[in-house]
Amino acid sequence: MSVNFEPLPFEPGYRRVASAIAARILDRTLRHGEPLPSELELAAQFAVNRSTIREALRELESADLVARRRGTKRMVVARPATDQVAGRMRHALTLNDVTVREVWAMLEVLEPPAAEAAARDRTPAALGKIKVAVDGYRTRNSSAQDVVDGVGGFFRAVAEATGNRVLPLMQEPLLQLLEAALRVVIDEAPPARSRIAGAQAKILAAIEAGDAATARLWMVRHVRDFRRGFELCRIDLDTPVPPPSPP
Amino acid sequence: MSVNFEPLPFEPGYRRVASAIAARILDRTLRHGEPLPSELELAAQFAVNRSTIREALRELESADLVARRRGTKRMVVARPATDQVAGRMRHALTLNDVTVREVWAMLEVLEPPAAEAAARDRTPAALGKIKVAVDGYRTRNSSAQDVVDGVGGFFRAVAEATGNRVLPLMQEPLLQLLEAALRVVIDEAPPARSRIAGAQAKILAAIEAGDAATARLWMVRHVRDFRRGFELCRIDLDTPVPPPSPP
DNA sequence: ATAGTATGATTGTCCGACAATTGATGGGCT
DNA sequence: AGCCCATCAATTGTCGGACAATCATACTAT
Repeated sequence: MSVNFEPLPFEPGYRRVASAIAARILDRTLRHGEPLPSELELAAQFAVNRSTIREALRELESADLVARRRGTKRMVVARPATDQVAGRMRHALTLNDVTVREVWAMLEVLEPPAAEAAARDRTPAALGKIKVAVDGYRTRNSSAQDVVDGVGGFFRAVAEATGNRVLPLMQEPLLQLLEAALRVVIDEAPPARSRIAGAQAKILAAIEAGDAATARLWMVRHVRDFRRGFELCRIDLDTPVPPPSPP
Repeated sequence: MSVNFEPLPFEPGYRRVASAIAARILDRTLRHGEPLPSELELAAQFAVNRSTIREALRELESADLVARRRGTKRMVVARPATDQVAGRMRHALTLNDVTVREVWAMLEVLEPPAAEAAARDRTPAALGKIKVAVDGYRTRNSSAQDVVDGVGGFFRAVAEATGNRVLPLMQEPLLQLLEAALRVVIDEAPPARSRIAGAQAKILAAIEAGDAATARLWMVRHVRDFRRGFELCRIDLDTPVPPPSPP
């Protein structure tokens, strides 16, 4: 019987430094908003070169564990924001050739319960945000960009109204992909704009009335409508979601 | 009426380099598994110093767009794996003080449709993996770690059986948080082990039989059981999920 | 008090260097 | 010929130092 040894994991210095700092952030020793020591000071504390510290900082920066306030030098401890994390996940999804159908299927799972929960747990402030989103879309939906923004804004407002902070994070990458797919087809389906506005109004009314069942029902229809839109445009649902456009 | 100017965005070199390489990866110019040029060559191509290239590489590495095969030097283009992306999102969730209740609510949303879809779209291979997971848990559930692994493995196998590649990615951060919470309480609730095994068996049988309704029903009970477990242990569901334990 | 200025600290970038490790080359052996 | 091993160039990880540009602060003049 031979004893099997795992290969000793060699971790380069920049990674050990990054892990050490990340651990301090995650266990709240370094708190949100707190400024990090300067690079030279960190280099002295860890007894490594400043270059090593800088490579570690780039890693933490990419993970959104540290950030820099606009127009300032010192880095501060950051709390990863929704869109940042979603960007990572969107990369993963596009590189795995996820299809429009898969994204849509997840929306079909997430959104009806979200509407239901929003109708139950809405607050006046959250309800106001949904109203703003619905009104904004109704008054401004001429360009494709307007439609994409309006659709995303409505879903985001509903998700926020649930009070569950996990939902916006899970939803965000899906919305980013939906927006990318929507941008391509929105001008091919003229009646889509008004159907969207109608569904949003119905859902808003149900949420305002606290009618969870109706909110869910109309959200089911609303999500299904996106699929129908793609089908009407003869878009194969099994094509991969389009890669991010270079802005 | 004052004209508002956006601040001129200054992007440091390492970020521009990272963005340029990332764009090439996302538009498939650089394909999965392809080796990157050496740091010196990249420095020559971008006309910047090697230090700048290295900082950019750390950023890409942290985003899992490039990686290094173990025991090798050259970096290769990578496809972000589920657990890597999930780690980022888990950081975001813990730093936002997400509660056990919120995580559980998302599981309640995701898992029943997952079981339903698995019963519809299962393949023999995927079904086999679920069987392995269920058998593995039934035969090895003595330590808390065994239970945690078994629970996670079951959910992962079911999610994979749906054929939707988005689901495992969305589910993974939730599972990691569930596992963290479960590790704390599993030894306080002796009957939980057998209840979990029973539910897994029912769900497996329903998926094997293609009975979507029953699969969903038992998954609802299964997920609800976790909540009951926490309540029985007098765990306040509104406590934040525990931070990652330093292994 | 406000505007302008001087001063020091900090970051972004560059250059050069070196040990350790890896990939490749080529020679020797069967 | 094919295989194994020694040698060597290439590459990475890390270090030290350097400098311009920018930010923070204290100080000064109006």
